[in-house]
Amino acid sequence: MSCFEITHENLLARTGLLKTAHGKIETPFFMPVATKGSVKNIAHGQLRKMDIDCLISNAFINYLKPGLSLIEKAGGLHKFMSWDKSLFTDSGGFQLILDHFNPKITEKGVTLTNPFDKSRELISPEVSTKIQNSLGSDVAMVLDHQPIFGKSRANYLDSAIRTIEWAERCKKTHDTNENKTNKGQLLFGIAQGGNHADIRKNCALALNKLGFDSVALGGFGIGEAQEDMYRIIREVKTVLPKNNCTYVMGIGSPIELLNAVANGADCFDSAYPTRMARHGKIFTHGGTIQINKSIHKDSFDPLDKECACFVCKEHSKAYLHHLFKTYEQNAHILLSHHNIHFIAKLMKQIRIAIKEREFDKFKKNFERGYLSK
RNA sequence: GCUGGUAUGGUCUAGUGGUUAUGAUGAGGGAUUGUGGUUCCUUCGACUCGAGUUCAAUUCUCGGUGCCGGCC
Repeated sequence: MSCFEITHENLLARTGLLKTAHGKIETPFFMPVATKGSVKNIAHGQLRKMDIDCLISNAFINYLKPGLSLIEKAGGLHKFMSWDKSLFTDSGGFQLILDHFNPKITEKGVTLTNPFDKSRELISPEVSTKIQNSLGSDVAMVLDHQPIFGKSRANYLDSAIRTIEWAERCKKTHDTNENKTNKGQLLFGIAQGGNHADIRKNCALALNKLGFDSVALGGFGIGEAQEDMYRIIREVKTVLPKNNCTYVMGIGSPIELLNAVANGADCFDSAYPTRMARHGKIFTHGGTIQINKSIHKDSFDPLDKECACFVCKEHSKAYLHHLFKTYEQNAHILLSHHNIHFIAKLMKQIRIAIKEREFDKFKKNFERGYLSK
């Protein structure tokens, strides 16, 4: 029984329903990143109001702090963080490209530096899966070998092969685990291979044979040309079942989301919208603006005249500029809210456009405004 | 009244008798995507005024002015 069902199609784009133990999520959708069990600067209540149906947290970080015993005592990560909608957990694979974790890869797994006390931790496919079983997320991700962007073809092939081996061990661990906090937990594989379509396709095929609930695409958003990413999404989809929930990991800019959906992607996560907000970069229908720049110092207009979020209804750019420049915490709270609202609204409009068979028209219209600068 | 110190981008600073005068911050532009208010790239922007010495003064001398301090 598949966890994913397609409801409407419009060219390569489609809408669907992803079924998890905590409800059905309408696709395509975007998950804000809640690494430590919280979307930075946004309260759960605000996320619910913005129609955010799913978050993604990080297995490795939660495992280090506050630790599994406390989260198990709370009754799982959902209960610990009081989030009753769907929840993904990332395996820790993304940490493999971050220098400050100083990753060392062996056949066993990867050793990473614990950022809290600088000790070294071994994360194997088995360990990562057991952590996620214990956290009880609705969708667990396999531990993948995320390659560093720009390496040789041999390097990408090597990481794809290791990713398949590790994925098999994750699957085995997941299938035999008797103590799942969440009995309905799904497990997604992650296809690697960079911009090499043949490696990507073979990796996706091998993963599909292992029987994952879906196969995701990893390793994007770290340097490749956007056109390459869209091409790879198209190519990989040709070898996967139609009802594979195609999760493109790590993507979060408006134009990339729009184009990834246009090529058949269903699901996304990224720290981009919230991180950009913390850096003062704001999404608007007329393109991105930088609220820290003095050009906004005396503008009493909202961030985005077409936006219905409370930040745009109540506050001027001059005020937000002032908060940002004086390091007031509310700057991050308000700007993060706006950026996530913008993305949530975009995804909703995308779903409506697909259902009404007007996706291409919507896309062109959005791009005309967003890229007008 | 007498006297010591000081004066360099918007702000804070380094340094020098001679080519393109440091660095930080700021301002403009760009990047940031499955932990981080992070970090990085790029552009702009200054020698207090007057006189003197000198081939040449932002630099040395004298004076003016501003600022900080000490003494009667």
